[in-house]
Amino acid sequence: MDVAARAGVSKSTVSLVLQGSKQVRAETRTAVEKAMAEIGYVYNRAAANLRSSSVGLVGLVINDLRNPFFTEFATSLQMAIAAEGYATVIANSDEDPELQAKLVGSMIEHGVSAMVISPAYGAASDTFDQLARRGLPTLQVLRQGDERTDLFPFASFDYATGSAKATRHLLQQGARNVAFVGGLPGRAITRERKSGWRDVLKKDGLEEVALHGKSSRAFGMEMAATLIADHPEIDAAVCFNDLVALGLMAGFARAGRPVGTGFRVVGFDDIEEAAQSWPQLSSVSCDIAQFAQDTAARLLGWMVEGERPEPELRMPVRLVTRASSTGETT
Amino acid sequence: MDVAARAGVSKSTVSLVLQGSKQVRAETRTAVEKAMAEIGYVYNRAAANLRSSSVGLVGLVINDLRNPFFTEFATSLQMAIAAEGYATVIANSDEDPELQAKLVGSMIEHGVSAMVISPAYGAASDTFDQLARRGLPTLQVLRQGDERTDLFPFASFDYATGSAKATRHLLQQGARNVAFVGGLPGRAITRERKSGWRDVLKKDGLEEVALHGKSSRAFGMEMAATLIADHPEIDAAVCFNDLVALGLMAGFARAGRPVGTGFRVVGFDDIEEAAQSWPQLSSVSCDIAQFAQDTAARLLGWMVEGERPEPELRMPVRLVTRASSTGETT
DNA sequence: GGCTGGATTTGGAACGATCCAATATCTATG
DNA sequence: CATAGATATTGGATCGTTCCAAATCCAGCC
Repeated sequence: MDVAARAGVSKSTVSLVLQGSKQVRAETRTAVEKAMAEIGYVYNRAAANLRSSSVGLVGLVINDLRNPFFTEFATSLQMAIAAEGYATVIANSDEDPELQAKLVGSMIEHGVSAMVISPAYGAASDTFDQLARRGLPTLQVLRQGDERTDLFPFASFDYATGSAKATRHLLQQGARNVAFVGGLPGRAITRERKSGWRDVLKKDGLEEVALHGKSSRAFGMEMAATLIADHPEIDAAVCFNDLVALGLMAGFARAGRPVGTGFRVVGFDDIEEAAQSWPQLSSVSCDIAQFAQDTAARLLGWMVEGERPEPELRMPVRLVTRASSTGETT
Repeated sequence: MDVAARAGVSKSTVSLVLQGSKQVRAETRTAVEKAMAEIGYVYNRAAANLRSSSVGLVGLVINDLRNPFFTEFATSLQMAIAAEGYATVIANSDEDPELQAKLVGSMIEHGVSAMVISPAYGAASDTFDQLARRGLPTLQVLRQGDERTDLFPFASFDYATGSAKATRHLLQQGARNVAFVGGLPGRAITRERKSGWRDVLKKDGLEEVALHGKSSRAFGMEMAATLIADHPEIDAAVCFNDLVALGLMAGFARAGRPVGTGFRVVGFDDIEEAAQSWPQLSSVSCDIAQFAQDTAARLLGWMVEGERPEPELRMPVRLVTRASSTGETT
């Protein structure tokens, strides 16, 4: 700490300057700052943390960072949090519960003061137990894990209403048989996204065809072939997410049956690409940027003010209709 | 540090156990581990760093994390680095040099022991100077910044050869006039990706039409309209990246002129989606996962062994031909 | 000039690990 | 059984901040 010597003050004073305390005289502050600049001083956070234990770090663990929906969430959250002076550590668990537990452990060691997690499926008790033990403010977002989900507040979108809207819309457009495509069976989120669709079909006494599987573009493409071959009566689909929907559309295009009027599709998430595909993809829009901001606010409220958020929150969603379901060319 | 007391040893011994030293007796180690488990002890990295100054943290700053190409790189790099026991802090500079400098500063404070950066365009001296001052091993990847680019080793792909291959391929397929679409003018990476295209056209004495702009799907879509209206003679395009190419294809599809034989397209990066679009997109494939692994290896070599990598490295690229340029339906 | 009270500044303990030299404990060997 | 040499363990200093109580400064006032 030559800074102190160089500026002719004590290290305590330097510390005060560092913390931006207004109780140091302006001249003193200037002198210290000058000394710091001259010396090329860099603040050592490790030391500061050691003493004050608060690192200004927030951990974010995402199950699939390659999925644009999550990427968008991660980047938006990071920016919202950065605006409050916190840094974010982003990590990708790649849907692997063990890796997830390790990542969370590493983040705890690094002294994160809060966690946001979109959990991987599978055994998650390791992950959540260590967070609970440390008493870290932790938010589950976008999907609920398979275990210990009750330990921490959860926030997501009102998917059930969304898929109901989508299904009704497809029927109104003239579809007769609406399938559900994508989503791993047994997952809470699949149940939710399916439930609205099922409710509507039940009410109208229609047959339910659901094709479950990985929520990827590739799976959607595959299912296009399956639908054409095995379910010719199906003339519309609500997809688990936009990736599946885009894959499905590509599959139909490849088979020479472009989507729009003959076959109608609605996706989920309204990722950026939905508005730029051909045909443009109708989708249940989840305002993920807004959601990220809310999440940041709730998290900071918990971290700073100690206000634990309500245990469950559902953001409303909005159906955006485009050519893939209306057939209208814009 | 009740662990020491509880296990009946000194704190030094506990420290040795923590570091996995093999010079503690097996029984002692077990005793200590038992004590740690009972007490629910968590390692405090801040304290360790303070003394030993090496955090096991690598910083990664990306100019556009929403771009799937970069997302893929970030996640692959993170995993490669995690395999060596380092944690990665990922941040998105969102193409903003000031934010970038702030992020880098924050990472330095957090004690990262190395940086990987795909720089935002614009004034980058703040960013690089602070890294140089600290003497942090830093790798520039995928694109070169506008300033101080000489300070640190740079690694990327051999784009020039890639675009030459793409252009020759299009001409062989029967195209007569090949445009270049996308890429901000004046950027090093645009120059590179363009140069191969230009060289081939020059050799054949063909006219050069280049449409520059943001490298997004939306821009590609826009340019489809422009090409159709203003450059009817153009019958093929090499695109700056896959996003532009996908947008271009969507734009042509919207105009009722699906891409394949009438108009041929090759993209750049070969992102996952390229193989799943309709028509499937030909692309200059950059093996980004491999690149990420190499980057991790070079970085660790520098961090651990002190071997500074060669100042410039170009990974070879490969042209993957698909329906968007051959017209063949698979 | 002495006093008062607010504004500044300061010394030194603390944070929880690592590191190093020194000490204690084993093990094999003559 | 003594002892060298290897193997295990330990005490205490140390890293660079923050925190707190105490000390110092200074202007204004009687």
